[in-house]
Order: sequence, then structure tokens, then C-alpha cells
Amino acid sequence: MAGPDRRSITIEDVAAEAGVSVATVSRALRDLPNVAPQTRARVVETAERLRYQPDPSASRLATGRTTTIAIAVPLLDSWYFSKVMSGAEAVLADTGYDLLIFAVENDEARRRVLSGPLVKRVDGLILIDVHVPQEESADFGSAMGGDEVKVVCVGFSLPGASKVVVDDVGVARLAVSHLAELGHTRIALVGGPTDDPLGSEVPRARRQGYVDTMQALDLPLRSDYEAGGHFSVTGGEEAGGCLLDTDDPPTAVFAMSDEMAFGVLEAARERGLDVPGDLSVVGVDDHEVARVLGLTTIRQRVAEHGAMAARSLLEHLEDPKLPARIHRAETSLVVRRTTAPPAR
Amino acid sequence: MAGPDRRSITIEDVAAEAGVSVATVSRALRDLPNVAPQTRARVVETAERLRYQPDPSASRLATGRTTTIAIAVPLLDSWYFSKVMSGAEAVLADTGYDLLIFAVENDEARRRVLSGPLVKRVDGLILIDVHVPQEESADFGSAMGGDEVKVVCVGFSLPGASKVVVDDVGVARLAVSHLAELGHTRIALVGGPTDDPLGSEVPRARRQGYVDTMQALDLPLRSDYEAGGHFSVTGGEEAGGCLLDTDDPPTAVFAMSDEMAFGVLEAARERGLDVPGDLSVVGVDDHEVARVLGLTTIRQRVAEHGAMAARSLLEHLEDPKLPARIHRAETSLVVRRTTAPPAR
DNA sequence: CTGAAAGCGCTTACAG
DNA sequence: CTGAAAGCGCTTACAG
Repeated sequence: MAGPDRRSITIEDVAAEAGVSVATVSRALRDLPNVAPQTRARVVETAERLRYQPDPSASRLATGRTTTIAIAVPLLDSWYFSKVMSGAEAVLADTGYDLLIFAVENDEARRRVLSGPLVKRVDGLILIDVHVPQEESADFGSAMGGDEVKVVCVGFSLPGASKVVVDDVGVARLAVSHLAELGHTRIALVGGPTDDPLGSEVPRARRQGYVDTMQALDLPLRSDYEAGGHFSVTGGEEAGGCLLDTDDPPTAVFAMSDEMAFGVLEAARERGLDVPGDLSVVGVDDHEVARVLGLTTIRQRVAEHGAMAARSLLEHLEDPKLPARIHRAETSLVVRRTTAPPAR
Repeated sequence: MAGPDRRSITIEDVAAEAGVSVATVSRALRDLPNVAPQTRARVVETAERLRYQPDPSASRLATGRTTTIAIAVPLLDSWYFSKVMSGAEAVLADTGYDLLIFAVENDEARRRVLSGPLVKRVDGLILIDVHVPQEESADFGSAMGGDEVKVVCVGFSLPGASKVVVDDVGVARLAVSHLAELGHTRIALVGGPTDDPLGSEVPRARRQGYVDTMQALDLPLRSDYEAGGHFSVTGGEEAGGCLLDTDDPPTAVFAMSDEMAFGVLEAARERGLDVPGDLSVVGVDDHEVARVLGLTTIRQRVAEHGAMAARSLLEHLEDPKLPARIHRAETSLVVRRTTAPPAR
């Protein structure tokens, strides 16, 4: 029943079989110089024949490099985060780095992950919307061994770390301007949770852009034209309901994400409102479903955010003294069928 | 500029500081027996004060265990896969296992990942819809060190491995029966790619269930009532278009996923058809959006699939001689607003 | 170009 | 209950 030899192939086996020392095998297999071409060929052939796979733990211990990158996100099952992760993974796939993932949905999880498990475990770290409070960032820095672990942020900032940023104020400006140009004046906002004072920077910046643009255009800001949609379809539907069930409903809604916009669309439909006849809606992201539903939106190349973060991290890993950089991701207005001039 | 000591804290430092041997530190910190209570307390205190973190590579090399689990999925950015991963991650989060992810979108990626990088890298592996062809499965088995690496499959089978299964024939039966009971006879199918002979088992089983149920009910099977939707919203929209743009369109559609059903819904809307007046639609999954759109669907607890896989894997890791198991995930019909008796 | 040997930071019998 | 020492499987100066 039990196989004859359970032990797996080690570098010793390859060395013995090829008739050289383990040092030579090590050099030959990693394409280091100072190996005779014929020796290298023989070693490579032997390793393949034996299906030798170096033990990563041993290499890591010997070199001090983990050849591992971690990515931490608040949620694994959100449209946005899975797109970003996918983009990062695609870049990393051929580099030989392993990709570790961590979900850090709350403060406790964040602290637990950022203070312990990562140290000595990864060479680099991509943090997506993982807001590290001011008072924790120093601890975090030292936990990461000063500059030992390279960090790249997406959607927020960390002192001294590279980051991928979107001009979220500009995103909101684009959306609100588009609606205003169509003639709308009663423009509402569907955003993140409204009770999240120091929460994510993204909703804050988008709200800022909304407020600034409305003011710049002399349009009325009304507290009843603002509702939290929790970045979910259901949340958007509820927020849309609140906005529409008033005496003086808005004629246009800017939703901070397409998913919330889908909810607003549904809320309008439930109330028998025509879109864009009675209500214009614009979202953010350019979700696959947005195209199918004809949703006007501010397009982001979300997977590209992850790819940019991964590329940036690789650069830092290759050149440890590279200064922190800011990578700007682009956005653009995509006009489809959910926006039109107001009925009157 | 450069910090005084770059070296990180090792077990030696803790031992020296606590005035004991590294062996004792090792035992004390891992709660092994044969450590005096006071000694243990002192060691623990010292380790915490020094913020000692054991080097995982060293532990792994010494023990032969990697305390790492990998999860491989065809795509990272699909609704289904990200839900499954999320469920698995939640179970694994508190176990101390690291979670590695691999996207294996095509044959080449699958072979590359399953034959090399995993060996000596993980203790266990969760494979989601990663169809390993017959001729590769033997190779795969030996690459995984016979029984060294524990494997759990979701959505397909591998000889000798535990798996999480859904009765997909039953899923289709549930959907088709529901439509038939409402009085529909012209029931169409929107499924996976139709040109994928040995592709995923899930679409095949659901198609089988559709065919079987139609036959059992003496309903007509027509080749023009079957369209491939590639499990995407856009694909569903196109498939819906094909189905509806005929002389004798169906009165009901069973889409193999909610996302495809959304596309069908949109195709109907584009053609001015009323749902459920002119067309009934049922999907599979119970996607968040399904609730908002009122889509009738066959509910699956998708995150639970991942959680079941993770729990199963942990069991196998704890008890290596546990025989392979089959874990059945439940499904149920959720009737909402997209299904009704046919107009006539 | 090649090999012997030390070292990476842990764990684990083994002896005391 | 504790410690000295071997060993895990690599890499890397160093000597030849």
C-alpha cells in the first residue's frame, strides 16, 4: 500500500545523479555564471528527468527572499476588489512570485494581518482600500521592517509608499457636469455610508467633487438629495427609494458606483418612472452590466489599477532604493442611455 | 539614514534574552508539553516584548509542513469564483494557514500550475472548476506527491479526491418543472458555450437536466431553443436575442446562471417584451442583483461551497487517512417576479 | 569552472 | 523540565 520512497527529490539527488556537487546544481539551475555549458546541460537534463522541484522554504531560508507578494483587500467577493486582484494576479503570474491573499474586513482583522503574519512572509504587499489609521501607520511601518517589505497602496495613502490614485474629485466633477450640461439642476448623490467619518478616501473625494461642482455651478445642495448606498445594488435601491419618495424628487442621480446605480434604476422602475425621461442616472466603474443596461457612467479600468500596483511593486522589488511613486489611473465619461435632458 | 540593526529578531534573540535555550523557546511558544509554567511565561513575555515572529520558511523547512493552502480558479474576476473564494478564505482565516491563489484560465496555465509550483509549496489544494483531463490526472496525482498534498474539488471530480457537489441535473429539473407547471411548453435554454465537448461538468449536467425534464414532460426539444451565453451578462443578452428574434420564439427561458438571465431580461426589454407577461425567465445562483430585479432563480449558497471545501480540506489535513468524501450543497427554487403563466 | 563547508532559523529526538 | 546537537534543503562566499 505504502509507496516505496515517500521522500521527494532534493538537490542532493540531482547532484548525485549528474555526478556533480550540489553547489553546481544550484548554479546551473538558476542560470548563474561559472558553469560549463556541458555541465549545465547535463544538470538541467537530470533535473527534468527526475522532475526535481526546489524546495521554496529552503531557498527562502537561505536567501532571505520570500518571492511572495501579498494582497490585502477588505472583501474578497466584491466586483471592484476581484477585478483589482485579477489585474494584479495577471501581472504577477509569470514573475515567479507567489500571491497570498488576506481579507481584512474590519479593524481587528487589519491589525492582526498587518502586524504579524506578513513579516518574514512576503517581499511585497499590495493594499487595496485598507485604511490604516494615522496612529497605526508608524507601527505598521516598523512591523514591515522599515523598508524591508515594499508596499503599494490603491485607493488610499500610506506615508512613504507608492500608490495608484484616481482623481476621484474629478470623477464626480465629470458626472455632475454632464448632468448639469443636460440641464439638470436637481442632482442627487448616492454614496457610501454617510456615517463613516474617517472611512474610505474614495467616497469622501467623490462627495467633495460633487459638492464642489454643484457649488461652482450655483446648483442647490440639499441634505435630502444625499443618500448612502453602501456600494451595493441593494443599498442603491434603498437610497434611490429615499430620494424618489419625496415631494420634490431630484431629476438626476449621481451614484458613486455602477452597482448602486443599478439599484437606483430599479427603484425608478418600481415607481413607474421612465429613465431617462423622468430620471437621469450616472454611475462609476463601467461594470459589465452597465453596458447591457445602457448605464451612463464614468469608466475606470479597474483591473488596470491592480496591474499598475503590481508593476509598481515589482519595480520597487527590483530596485529597493527607488523613491515612492504616484501612479495616476485614468477615467472617462461614457454616455449611454440613462442620461438625457430633464422632462421640464 | 540606515537603521542600526536591520536584522530581525530570531529565536536566538528570544532565548538569550529569556536566559533559556532555543529549544525551550520553541516549545514554550508552541504550547508543547514539558515546559515549566514560569519558564513558559517568561519566554512568552520576552517574545512579545521583542515582537518576535517565527520565520515561516525555517519552520517549514524543519517540519516539512507548509501551513499553506492554495486555491486555483479559472478566473479571479467572476461573481461565482470570487464568492467561492471568499467562503473558503473566511474558514481558513483563523486557522493559521496561508492562502495562495492561482488563476488557471487555460490549459497551459493549468498544466504549469498543477505540475510545478504547488509541490513542496502547499499542504492542501482547493480546485474550483479546474478540469483536469483524464490523461493528465495520473500525472497530477504523482505531482502532488501521491497523497502528500490533499485536494478538494468543487464543480468537477478528480479520482480519489473529496469534492463539493451540486445536483446540477436537479437544478435544471427544478427550473424547468417550475416553468412547465406554470403552463409553459416552449421553454428555451441559455447555457455555456455549446462548442465545449469536454468542458465544464456543470453546464453539461444542467443541460442534461433540461433535456431529461423536457422529455419526461413530453415537451418539445428544439435545437433553435438552445443558445450559448458563456456565463456572462453580455453573452446572455446575445443568446436571448437569438432566441427571441425568431418566428416562433419561446415563452420561457431557463438560463444556467443569473448573470446570463440578466442579459436575457435586457434582450426582452430591448424588444419591448414584457416580463413575465410575454416571457418568463429563471436563472441560477441567487445573485444580489437577482433580488433587486425580482428574478426567479435556483438559489445556491455559493460562498458555502467554498466554505465546505475549506472545511473538508482541513479535515483531511488533520486526519491524513480520512477517506475521500462527497459534500452535497443544497439548492432551492426562489420564485419572484420574472415567471408567470404564458400569455396564451 | 567546481566543490567543501558554513550558514539561514527553525524543530526534534536524545540525553541528562 | 531543559539543553546540546543534528538536520531540514537550499545558497554563497571561499579556496582551488
